[in-house]
Amino acid sequence: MALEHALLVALREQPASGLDLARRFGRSIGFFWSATHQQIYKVLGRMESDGWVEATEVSQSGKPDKKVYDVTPAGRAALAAWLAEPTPTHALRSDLAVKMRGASFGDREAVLDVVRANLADHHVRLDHYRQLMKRDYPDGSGALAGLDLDQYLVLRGGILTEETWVAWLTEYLEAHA
Amino acid sequence: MALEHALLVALREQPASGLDLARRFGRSIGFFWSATHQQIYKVLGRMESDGWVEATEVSQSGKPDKKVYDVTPAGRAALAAWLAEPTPTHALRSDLAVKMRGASFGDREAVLDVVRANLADHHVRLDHYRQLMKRDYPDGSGALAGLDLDQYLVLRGGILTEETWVAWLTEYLEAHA
DNA sequence: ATTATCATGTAACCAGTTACATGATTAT
DNA sequence: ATAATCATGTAACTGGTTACATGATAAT
Repeated sequence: MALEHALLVALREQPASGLDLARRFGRSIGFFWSATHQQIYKVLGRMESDGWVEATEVSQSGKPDKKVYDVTPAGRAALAAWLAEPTPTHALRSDLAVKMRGASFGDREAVLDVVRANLADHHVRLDHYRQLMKRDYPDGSGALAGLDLDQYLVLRGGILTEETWVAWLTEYLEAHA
Repeated sequence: MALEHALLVALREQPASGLDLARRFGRSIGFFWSATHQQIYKVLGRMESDGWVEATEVSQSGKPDKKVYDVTPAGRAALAAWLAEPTPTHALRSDLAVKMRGASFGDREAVLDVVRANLADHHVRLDHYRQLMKRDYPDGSGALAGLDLDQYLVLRGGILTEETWVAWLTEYLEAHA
């Protein structure tokens, strides 16, 4: 499991409430890791029991109170230990790849439509990432270091990944044109 | 859920027993979809109850009997229906990406070692896929069509994916050199 | 009052993993 | 007999999803 650790990274970057985290996971961080607010609340609760994070009630003007979580020293230690662990390489698990491979067992034109829809979606994501890149790193990786550099490089990974999807699905569609 | 459908595709390509499937999922198909034999048996049982597949006892010389599964007309219909469904685009969910982003909250050199280990693994996979490509499609996509073409294109996707991992991790390591 | 949004959760379920169990067959 | 391999499973658990619940605050 790694949602715990993804949350620790997010909270070290910036303390936040459960809903804040859910929103962030729907944006920058979440392009590489997704989580619903339900799952986040559940895991935050466990992490609080384990002493990895602690919550502070914060009153807001015009909105209900929220519980802002921050990482404790124990949480920092847990994160540091996890970061140093080896991570097994996971197989890419893609419904779409299964459909592409099995297209001859159904209506091929329907599968091509599914692929076209996914291609359009990956184009949108790629454009979005490129805009983020332009907005947040107009000078490239130039003078970046530490967390800034790491955030830049992970965004680079997102762009490379989306470019690959676009290239692959385009190749598939052209081969079946 | 899609293991059901991945199994249907695999069984339409070639009827097989649970263990046969587990072995295939550890090889060609499994580079894009993984499953253990336990999970496969469980799902095959459910699929048999649902009338999607049927088993035939096959006696082997020198080995225990096995149950070879084949897809029923109902299973074919279920597969065709699933193939035509849209598939949501899933966020890439990668422990390694989280570690790369969070490296400044731990021992950076340790994280770089983790990245190096993963890079080596992706090199191995890439070499393996390229050998498969050379062995099974020495003439490129030339005269391929139908299932053959789809299998080729999915292997192409595996190669593109691994090339992307290699490029990304290399870029990360160089940026931190 | 009603609706919309913000915020935090609970409950039931589902897919997949890990650990363990069982029996057949073959080789030593 | 013993060990190795082939083959099929069960049980307990974990992580994640989906559906639903509850209350605060603001705008109309």
